[in-house]
Amino acid sequence: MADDDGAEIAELVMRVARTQRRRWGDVLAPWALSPHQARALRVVVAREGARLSDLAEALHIAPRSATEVTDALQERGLVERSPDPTDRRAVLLRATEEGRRVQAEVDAARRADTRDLFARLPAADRAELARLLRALLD
Amino acid sequence: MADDDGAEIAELVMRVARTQRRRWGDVLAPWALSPHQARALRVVVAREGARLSDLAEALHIAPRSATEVTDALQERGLVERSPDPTDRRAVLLRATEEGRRVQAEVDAARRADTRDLFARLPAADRAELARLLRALLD
DNA sequence: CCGGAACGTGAGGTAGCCTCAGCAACTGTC
DNA sequence: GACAGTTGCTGAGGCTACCTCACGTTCCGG
Repeated sequence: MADDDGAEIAELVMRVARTQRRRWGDVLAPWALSPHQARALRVVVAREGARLSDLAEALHIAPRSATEVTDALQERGLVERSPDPTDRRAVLLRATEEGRRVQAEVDAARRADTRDLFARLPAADRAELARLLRALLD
Repeated sequence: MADDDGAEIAELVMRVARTQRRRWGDVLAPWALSPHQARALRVVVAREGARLSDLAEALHIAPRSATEVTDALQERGLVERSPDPTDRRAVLLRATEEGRRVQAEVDAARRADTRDLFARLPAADRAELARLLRALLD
């Protein structure tokens, strides 16, 4: 390990992340949602009545891009736009009944998948891994 | 931590990966290369005389997409196309002098950056982290 | 020597981003 | 209370990194 200047760990982290991303995409397939859309739906369900600009901020995307995800979710009948009664420029987002249902299902599926992935590690190792990763992030 | 079913680790991994990706992009900025182009350049330098289809395979992209990265790198004067003397359908890729120089510089910069990032962890912790991540990947 | 496979690329498409311009509505100032 | 400046959303249009499909060229096995 004398030659280890972090390059190997860097690659391992990327590999694990890639694995997670792939699995996450697979998990979402039954609902025909992209990871992007799932994230947006999650935000809308969590913050019922959020503005479109709130969504943009939560997802770290430009307001214009929030319009796009919202269009997609609305087209699928998962969220609805409604006028903000306190500001007629603004648009409030609410999840539909279906949207809430889908979000709950997706969430459960993701949770189960994540549990499966990390079940390969004994609890002590999981705790240690979490500690090390946290240390890396300050 | 009784509620930890892996969700927290999953997020930490993604956060670290995101950090790495961001830093990698920043490192590349001085050369105005995208991560994608840098990866392609790396392959071409490593396998002098690779075919375009080899590049596609190495990057896990469609052959058509390899044409595109190659176009970009060629336009920047970093790689050259030459006809394969043994197969007139094929195109061989060679890095230019400049391409090799840029690749070496980028590689050094990335190495230094990775070292910096992981220097926050003592060597023992780095080894442990590597072990845990490897275990996760089988 | 000929039919099928392989190579690279033009044409055209998608997702997820962006900026910029514009309209409508709000707000602070005088 | 008018009005300049700001804010909220979205149309138009653009980019990157992918893709598939079709095509012309070339290669190769029988």
